Amino acid sequence: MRQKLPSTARSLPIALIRAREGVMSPIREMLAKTGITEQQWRVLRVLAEFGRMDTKTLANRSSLLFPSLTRIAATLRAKGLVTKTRDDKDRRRQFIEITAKGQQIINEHSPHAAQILAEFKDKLGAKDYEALLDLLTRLDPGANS
Amino acid sequence: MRQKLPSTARSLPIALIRAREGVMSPIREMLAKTGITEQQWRVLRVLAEFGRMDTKTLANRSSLLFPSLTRIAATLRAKGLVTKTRDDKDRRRQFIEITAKGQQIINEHSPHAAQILAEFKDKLGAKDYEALLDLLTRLDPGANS
DNA sequence: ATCATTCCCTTAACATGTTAACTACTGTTA
DNA sequence: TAACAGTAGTTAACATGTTAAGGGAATGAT
Repeated sequence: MRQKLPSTARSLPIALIRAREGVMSPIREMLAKTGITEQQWRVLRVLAEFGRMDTKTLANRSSLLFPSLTRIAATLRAKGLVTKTRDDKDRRRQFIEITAKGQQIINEHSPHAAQILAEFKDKLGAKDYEALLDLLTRLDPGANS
Repeated sequence: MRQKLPSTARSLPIALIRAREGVMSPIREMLAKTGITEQQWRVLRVLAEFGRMDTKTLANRSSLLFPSLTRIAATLRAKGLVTKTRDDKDRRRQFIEITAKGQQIINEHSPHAAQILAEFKDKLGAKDYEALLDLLTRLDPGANS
């Protein structure tokens, strides 16, 4: 089946990149004041929401590849925002936990982050916003849709 | 205005990342055989569609930051897939153009890439697929929506 | 018990993302 | 025309994305 590629102006991969850039730009701006990166923020948020967990679960929930998480966890640990402990039963596994200092960063900046996202929701309208989230989820293989 | 952050499971930035990963995964797999990366492919596609252009325009159309494009152009040039020429009128400007060899890569793999995207379109249904593209475009500040 | 296999995580290597500083060139203004 | 600001592009530095290889620990089969 021979097909033509759509114009780059109407390309799904490119549209996803641009949308992501549009959403992340104000968030990155906000995070610049905290001294942590977008990915570090994501890891802290997952830890704040679900609590202590092993590295594999953390990587999945944060949508990060293992090698990235290894580096990010090391950085966060050096900043005193998370702690790392080894599982005594299965000594291959590591558990990561957010510290009070890490939790404080989440607490201080969550309202601002939430406001930024709320503005996008306003811009699209609540209905379209939810529809967008549903459509995006259907493209995610991990969501076994 | 004090607001709560949504669960990471329902976060727009994370949904965008995951959707992008879902879409790009099979495309990356296809590109692995060509020896070029996803971004290099994007640059070649833009050049194939619009022809010779200056670096700034190329960066915008490819959704790449300038420093990334500088490196990517150097790589593509080393591979003989693009050429670079200086503008005589304004000697700050550079023009990039795809070579026959670069065009050949596009020609050989476009059908496969188009098929992968067609499968996503089938999966969502044509209507939802277009709706998704429209919603994504509305998040892109560059699309001055 | 032994050994291959599998699992969890790390390291390595290279490409890109991101911000800031810098170079080279152009256009403007005093 | 000399000083200045602005523009196009590069380079630098650090963080992440991505794939492959490695290392230590548990597991299953023989």
